[in-house]
Amino acid sequence: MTSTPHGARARARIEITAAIKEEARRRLAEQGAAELSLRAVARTLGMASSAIYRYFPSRDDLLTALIIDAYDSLGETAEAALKASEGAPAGTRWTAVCEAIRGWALAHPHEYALIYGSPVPGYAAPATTVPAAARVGFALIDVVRDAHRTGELDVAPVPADLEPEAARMAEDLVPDLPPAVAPACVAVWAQLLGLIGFEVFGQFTRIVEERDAFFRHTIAGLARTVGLRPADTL
Amino acid sequence: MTSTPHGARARARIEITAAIKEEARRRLAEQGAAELSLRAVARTLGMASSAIYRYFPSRDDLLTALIIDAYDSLGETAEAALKASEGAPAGTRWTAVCEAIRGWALAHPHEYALIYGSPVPGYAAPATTVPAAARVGFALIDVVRDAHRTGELDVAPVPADLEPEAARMAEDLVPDLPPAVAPACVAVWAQLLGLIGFEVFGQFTRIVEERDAFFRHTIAGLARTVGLRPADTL
DNA sequence: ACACAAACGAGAGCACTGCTCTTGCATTGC
DNA sequence: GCAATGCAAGAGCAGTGCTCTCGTTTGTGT
Repeated sequence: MTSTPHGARARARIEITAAIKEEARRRLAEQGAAELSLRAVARTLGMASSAIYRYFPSRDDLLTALIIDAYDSLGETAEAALKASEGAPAGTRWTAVCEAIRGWALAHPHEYALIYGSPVPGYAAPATTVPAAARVGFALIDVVRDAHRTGELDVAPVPADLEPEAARMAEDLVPDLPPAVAPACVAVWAQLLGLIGFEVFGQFTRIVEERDAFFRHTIAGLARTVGLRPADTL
Repeated sequence: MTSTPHGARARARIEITAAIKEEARRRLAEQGAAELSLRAVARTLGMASSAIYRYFPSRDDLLTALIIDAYDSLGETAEAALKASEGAPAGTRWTAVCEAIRGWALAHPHEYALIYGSPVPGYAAPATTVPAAARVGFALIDVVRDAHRTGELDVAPVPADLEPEAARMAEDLVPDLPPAVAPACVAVWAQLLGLIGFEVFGQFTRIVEERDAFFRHTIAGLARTVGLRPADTL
């Protein structure tokens, strides 16, 4: 009954697992998920390709691990921005969190593609990824929640046919807020990530040049959509 | 100097090229771009794999052809909805075009992933795709332009630091409209496609159930963002 | 302390991929 | 009619994910 279940063997196991993940992450960041080859990882790690399967039963399992890491990395970034802006007016915090998310996406385009791009075909994200994936969304929701607490939130009503759905959403996402904010939060979350995705995936080439200014202006609009009064609107 | 440059040979060539594209499109629609194998296409077409390279110099070139087709198919759908709603109030037309785009995306998820998902790594969309890609955007812009003509458009001002960029964008996109609408159009375009992407890629699983109602409500918000008064807001 | 079982690494091998090269046949233009 | 060109087929190369087998190492129960 040692603290580590099986001693030295297990130690090596988690070390090697980490090394594989690290090397895989490096290659992912440089070349993207489709170029990620188990054999190449094994090669630079000096092990036989078949040995990798002792640690990850398939390529998809490795990818899943990387997906969770990416979600967590992004979520952490958003949460850090949230924390750093504590006490600031809601509009300012909104901007801070959004820009943090965008910054992470631009710095890690392949990771962003892995989690928000087209899903690898035939690959269904296992439930393990859900909590990690939710972190970004909850960081955004926290801004809204705080704004509600300080009276900085204008809740727009929801059409009648959406009311039951709004109530259902709110139960899971924002049980302490008026249900009408739930659909707005989800919509803005999707639109924000979609907007960032367009930039990361090069859809703005030859269309938007001043990306920073454009983004700031656009997320101010998104802030209004959730009911926040943006910080620096002229 | 015949109308067809070389007679029967050329006829066969364009026929075979079309057959390859058609079979590839079928496989793309069923399994997605990553599963699309030249060899498999050749096999079901009863030809040697090497023969395909007479028609498409590489897999990427085949994909490019499919990308253009997908853009055109989507653009056509949007334009059809635009035309079908001619004369209706701008808010109604907006809804019609947006729902047409969403409908196409849900019916052709793999094609949608091909054009709006993560770009195939190492693959830079050639300039050939640009005009086809622009059609959807211009369909949306047409609604806005028409609303402006009939006085149904409220143009929100743009912050000072975005004014030059707005002017530059407007020159290419909406030379006949006030420059301030250009960034709004682009932003809404990106957000709409991003929203649809989230739904297509399964990001709404266990979060949004009543997708139709949610979408209608959300695009009404987008309409307001561009300055339209949505048709059916309660 | 010893034996047994589980975990492990390496290698060979299968089926598949994109792509190239060579060879031989058919069609075309002169 | 003949040379030139377009084309299809096959073999082959380098690479992939993944499986199976075969010794070896490691941990554990008696």
